[in-house]
Amino acid sequence: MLDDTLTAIADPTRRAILARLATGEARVTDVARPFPISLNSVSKHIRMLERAGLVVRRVEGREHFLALDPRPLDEAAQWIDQQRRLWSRTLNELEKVLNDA
Amino acid sequence: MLDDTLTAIADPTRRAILARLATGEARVTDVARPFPISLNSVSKHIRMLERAGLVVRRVEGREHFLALDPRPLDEAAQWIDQQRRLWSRTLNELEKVLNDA
DNA sequence: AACATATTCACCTCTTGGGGTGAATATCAG
DNA sequence: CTGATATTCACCCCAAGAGGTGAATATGTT
Repeated sequence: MLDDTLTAIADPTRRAILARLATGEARVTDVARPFPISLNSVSKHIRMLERAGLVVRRVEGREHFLALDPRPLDEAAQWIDQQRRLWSRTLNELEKVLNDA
Repeated sequence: MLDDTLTAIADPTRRAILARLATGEARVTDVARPFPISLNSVSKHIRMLERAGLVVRRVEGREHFLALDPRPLDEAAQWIDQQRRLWSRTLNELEKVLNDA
């Protein structure tokens, strides 16, 4: 799941979609409008965000409303913070390498 | 840069390499040893980690010593934390969607 | 029924990631 | 010089991401 989450947020278009949804629920078409790419491409990005669990969908008639689920981000933030703590021990090694270069 | 960082840490092999380097400096061969894949593949993963700025290299004779640079993680952590704060406003919308499903 | 809207499905292309192998390069040890 | 070690380079293959177009499906409107 971490893999899917990190892959999902690694793409700038998908990060922009998430930022848009942070302003509130929106339909697929609404999400797609600002982008210079086709509706279809946006639909595929949304599917990847759903696979990562970052976006949930509520179907109402022919309209699909999208909302954010922040929970998968917790795992990602946890991994990053843990690594940052572990790596601080090795900063002297980093400096050795940087000085050499 | 954020793209490269997130792409780099989205792969489990690369996360394992980073975890290995968190225990201290190591040569390419040392890093590669535990993995069931070829030395060449590990070398390519390391190149991606270098492109993301997460790993720096110090060449000493024929040996290449690798060390971590945690700084790119700061930007990633910052983006995630910011989004988590922004998204908390929309949690009621999420519940609406979840209840519907 | 007829038409428009919202979204996806099915296919195509191009690029990139992840894996492999074998050769090249550079360095170290006899 | 010879041989072993460390790493990369130059290819190959396959899967997946990112983009496109056109058709299909489902729903709403008149």
